[in-house]
Amino acid sequence: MTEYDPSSFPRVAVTVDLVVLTIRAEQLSALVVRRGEPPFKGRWALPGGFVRPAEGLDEAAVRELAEEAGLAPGVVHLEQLASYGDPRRDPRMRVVTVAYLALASDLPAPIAGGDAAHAQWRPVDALLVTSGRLAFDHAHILADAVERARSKLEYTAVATAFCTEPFTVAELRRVYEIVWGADLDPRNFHRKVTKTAGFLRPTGETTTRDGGRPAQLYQRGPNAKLNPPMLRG
Amino acid sequence: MTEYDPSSFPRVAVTVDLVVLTIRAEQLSALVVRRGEPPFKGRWALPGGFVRPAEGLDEAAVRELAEEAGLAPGVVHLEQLASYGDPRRDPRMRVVTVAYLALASDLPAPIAGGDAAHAQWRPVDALLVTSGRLAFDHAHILADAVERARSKLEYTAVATAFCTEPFTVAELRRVYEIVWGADLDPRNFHRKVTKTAGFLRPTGETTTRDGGRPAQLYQRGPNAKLNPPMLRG
DNA sequence: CTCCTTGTCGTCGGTATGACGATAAACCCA
DNA sequence: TGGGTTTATCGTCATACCGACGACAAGGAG
Repeated sequence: MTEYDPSSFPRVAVTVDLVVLTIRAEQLSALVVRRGEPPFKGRWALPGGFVRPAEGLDEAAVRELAEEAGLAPGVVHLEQLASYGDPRRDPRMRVVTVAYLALASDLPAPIAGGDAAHAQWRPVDALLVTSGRLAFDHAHILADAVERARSKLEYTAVATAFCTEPFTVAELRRVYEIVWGADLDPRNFHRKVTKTAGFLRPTGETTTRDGGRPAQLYQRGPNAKLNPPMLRG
Repeated sequence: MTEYDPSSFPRVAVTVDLVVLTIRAEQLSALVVRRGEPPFKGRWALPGGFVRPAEGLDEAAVRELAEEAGLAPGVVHLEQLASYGDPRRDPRMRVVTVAYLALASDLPAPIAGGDAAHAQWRPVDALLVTSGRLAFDHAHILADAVERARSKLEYTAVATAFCTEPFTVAELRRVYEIVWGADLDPRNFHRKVTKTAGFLRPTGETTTRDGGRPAQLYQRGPNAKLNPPMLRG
């Protein structure tokens, strides 16, 4: 292909969209905002916005995360998911969006930024059935994000991003069970996560918040990779 | 964040860039083109180009793959890699690029499209050292692509995309050894790939093209996932 | 004190893997 | 013709990991 001057070429708008996942009420949930303007007025959509002229993509994602979810960087795991650029995905004009996946723990952030009606946590199961139609191609993006999250739990330690520190092994296990939608054996899970070097860092403290025998409390360990991976049933 | 009219917002150019990997002369190599215009005139760059107004991202990648590498879709494995949008990555203006990773077998395509001086296969090792400076942030993109390819060999069967069908187990093993830069035990490798259901489909034919005892010939099997994964030393 | 709940350690069999020996089936060359 | 070389393929064995599951520990509720 020969060279072109970029400024002479048709331009498109570029946005970032966020799939912010957390676990609320024993359900994997995503942050959605209600659209106040057409197109798709009144429908739920993923939070997001235009990338500003002097801003990088990751930078834009971090800014949106703060603006729309009230989440400071560092508290959440944030990674680029994929880009979506079907010519007809926005009826107004050509918009290419770079989707990001964020994993957050529940407690500390009941959504700042906007009013409660504007942004809301909703279970992903409800968002992905056709009746809960999301705006644009956001159902597609959300499905990809959930799939990414599911497989990342297998070979990385990101599951801890869903937990508020300090946490117990049982709480971490619930994360896996909820995201994967399958029960895991508590004893084998305990063996796996405590014997994998660098996954967890014991605090020495214990808690009885779930009843029963006091459980050890842990923080995230230094090892991001899980090798050999955690296996689903 | 409130709503904006996309057409009132500053627009950027969107391109697709391709990292086309193959194995030539026992080395993992990438397709690069020499830039004829500034910026970075005379330097090597990844093939790519602007996304056209009515064209999706995948579509644009397929088109570029045909135009610049002479590779028809279907013969190669093609997947989206990631997007890169640092505001200063192109000195002329704001350009966001969506990078794609393509894996191709060597023999059938000595590059159509352009003249030999324009596009060339170069070993990735040479391209990634600082002396072989690629244009823009293409060294960064290439490094990400190689890393993606390396890990994809672990848990998928894409390694077969580097082979021309039909191929032998030894040829497939060379792919792993070259991409990973490590030697594998021929006997254990043979056991792994032949016992993993759906990885390979025997043709019944044999060949002696590598000397020694005749080897069974195989085609890609129906199973894209590798479970449990192939392990590096 | 007993039951209940949850956490943690141990055992056992099956499976996959790494290291490596042994055999098979072609070629080369004298 | 027959040995030597090369590569392909099968087999063996010890080890690591996993799934299933039993047993015990340590708290609370009644």
